[in-house]
Amino acid sequence: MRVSKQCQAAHRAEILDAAARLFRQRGVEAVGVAEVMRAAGLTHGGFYGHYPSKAALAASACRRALAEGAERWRRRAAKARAHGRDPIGAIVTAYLSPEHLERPEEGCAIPALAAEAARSGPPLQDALAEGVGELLEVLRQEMPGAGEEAALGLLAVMVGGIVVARASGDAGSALRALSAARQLARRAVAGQLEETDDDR
Amino acid sequence: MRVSKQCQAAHRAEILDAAARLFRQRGVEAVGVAEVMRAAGLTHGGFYGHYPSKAALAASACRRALAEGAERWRRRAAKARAHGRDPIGAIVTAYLSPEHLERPEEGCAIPALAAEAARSGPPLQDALAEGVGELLEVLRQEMPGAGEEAALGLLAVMVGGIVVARASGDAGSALRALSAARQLARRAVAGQLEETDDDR
DNA sequence: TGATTTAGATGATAGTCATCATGTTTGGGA
DNA sequence: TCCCAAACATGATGACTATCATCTAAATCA
Repeated sequence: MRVSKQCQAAHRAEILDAAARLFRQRGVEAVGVAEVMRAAGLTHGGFYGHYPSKAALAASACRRALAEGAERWRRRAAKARAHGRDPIGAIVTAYLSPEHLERPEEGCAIPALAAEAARSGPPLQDALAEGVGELLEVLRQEMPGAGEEAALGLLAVMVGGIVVARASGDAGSALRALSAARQLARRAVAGQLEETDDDR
Repeated sequence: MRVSKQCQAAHRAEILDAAARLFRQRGVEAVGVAEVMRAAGLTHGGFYGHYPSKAALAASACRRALAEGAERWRRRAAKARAHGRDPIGAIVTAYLSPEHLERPEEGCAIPALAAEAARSGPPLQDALAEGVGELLEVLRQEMPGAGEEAALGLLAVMVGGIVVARASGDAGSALRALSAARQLARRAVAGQLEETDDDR
């Protein structure tokens, strides 16, 4: 059954979305091509008409997840600024939140996929590196007067906070880890500006 | 061919060592039981005489890797203290080093296995959580006057620093990420001595 | 020393996976 | 309106996996 051009484009988008969600939730290796296609409402056969390989899909999905994350950060920062609140604080609070903890499938791809990407081939590795650069760029733009180092340090606590919290076992320990990471993140930003007291 | 009791114990240790290395290097899912056994100098058949399942091996290997890491931290701290240097600084410098970056198979299991453990069953999850607790305990003991929160924040930058550096693509970016994480880690420790100003 | 036990080797089984071959239907150009 | 290319479905293939069954030879015990 052939399908209209727009329908095909919609299918491709659904495949990418499903892959971005499933890969973040369960890892690239643990999710089969057939399952991604099923989640997109199709069968496994049509896959290779859209992507040349599973690795290529993984790279595209990773890129998409990170670009979406960067866009979300930008929106959040703009909104906070419009309300007279600290844009970086808004990004950090949302990132190091219990919601982010519990929803890896909608969350940042770095804690979810970095370990796997580091061991995988160039396609996924490059996609991740590019996305990290994009996120860093957003942080830097929202940290006036701060260098790349400050943004990198901040990103490290944010990512590490999620990773450690997810590794902490029970919910209480996880929340403590999140809170500690938020505290240190605040200091990372404040130290950069020399005396800034922020909060919501 | 039967084998002496001590030889069997040695084999079990070799299996555990090989698993701890391979799982950190390439991930639990990507490494088969047969490959672990081959790395231990045995064939796949004997495996189930040592461990009831691959999941059980993964949990044991994770526990072992983290316990070894904690022991290394303690030794490093003791040595630094003996030389009149900062124990925490010694731990952080070694952790956020290019050597650690490039040798995941000998490095900390948190950046290597946390994502996979979070999606896997209780055996691996619990092993990781326990190991995280052990590492935190070491940090806390070496941070006089600091609470659990300070140790958690420090662990988050350390882990995040490695994850972000490994995700950064080229070597230059990775080294910058490490350096930025070291800087923030220093602040996390130093800030603990003076009064922390914010909360809620 | 001889019998018994057993660690590990060899080989089999059932399942999953990425990828490919082919069939079916239909959008879109004529 | 008719035809063909192409998008997706169905089904196959070969490789790989965890786990199990069986065999063998050596360690241990009497």
